[in-house]
Amino acid sequence: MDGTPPDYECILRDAGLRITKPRRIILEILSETDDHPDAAEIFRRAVQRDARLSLATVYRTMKVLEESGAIQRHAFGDGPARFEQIGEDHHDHLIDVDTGDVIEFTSSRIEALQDEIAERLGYQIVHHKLELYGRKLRPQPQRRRKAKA
Amino acid sequence: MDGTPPDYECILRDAGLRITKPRRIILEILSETDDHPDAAEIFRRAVQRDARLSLATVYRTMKVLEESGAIQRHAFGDGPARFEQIGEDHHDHLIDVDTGDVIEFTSSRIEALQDEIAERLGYQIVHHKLELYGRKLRPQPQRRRKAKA
DNA sequence: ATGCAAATGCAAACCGTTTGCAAAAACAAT
DNA sequence: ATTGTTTTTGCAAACGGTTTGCATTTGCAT
Repeated sequence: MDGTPPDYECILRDAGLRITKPRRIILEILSETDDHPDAAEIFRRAVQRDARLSLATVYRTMKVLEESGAIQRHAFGDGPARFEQIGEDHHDHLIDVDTGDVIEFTSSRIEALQDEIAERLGYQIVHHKLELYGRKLRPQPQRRRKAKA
Repeated sequence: MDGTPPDYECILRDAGLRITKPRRIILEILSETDDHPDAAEIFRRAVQRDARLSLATVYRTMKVLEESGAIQRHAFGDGPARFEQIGEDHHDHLIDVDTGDVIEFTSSRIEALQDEIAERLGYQIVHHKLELYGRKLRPQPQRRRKAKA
């Protein structure tokens, strides 16, 4: 499409995987979004770019990408797995219990505490999951009370 | 943990549920264990006490107990849901990635940080999930290196 | 082009969990 | 205890998300 070489191809190549149309499409989708789509959603978006792509391929690709460290799988609440590409930054998630929206955040202080705790228990952390499930608190109680309930 | 009469009956009564044999058995099992069994495991243990109990009942009971706030459901990693009865203390979990063992811990400092972060993002925490996935670090590297094997 | 391994699509299998339904059990009233 | 009413149960079938067997297509090195 353009001139700049996209690096999802590198991702695949580095993982010793073949560069196929389905994989390219899926990686494109992942790199274009900043939300956390599940397999069905990725499939929906992917089919628009190549109608004969299958859900099974989405799942297979997600697995393979996860194993090669290109993406991360999440299991928020109980629903289907949701995915995001991995950036340099590690972050945790705040999930809006009402809307399902996901807000990313980081806290090096929490990370540090985690390491400390694990070590104290005789463990080394492989990975961790911190999810805050919250509800929007009504905007600024310090505003003038006139402005509608 | 003590000698006082078990109050699983109260739990049911308080929740407006009927006291049935299956429910009593399941609550017994839950209150006797300190691990985090999944539905199948609870079923296995329950069948030994009443052979005609069904897995569906286990699931239904777990749901009902969760809704009434008597137990808590966890989804460690990707496997089946695992349950534990709710005590007064809130705690988080460190999961041994090799064995599946679960170690409970608490950290008020982390809790405080979580509240702080959520508030900064304009949210109020409804609940949260902190799971550390770790591997046992080989015991005390500061011992004499002679031992081994 | 050619050949071979890897990847795909399809449909069927899978696993944990839920559900419809008729039979059984709990509780309340007698 | 005997009812009557409602909840709960067991079974088996359905479910939703995910995986898999297999024949076909594709990528890619030759």
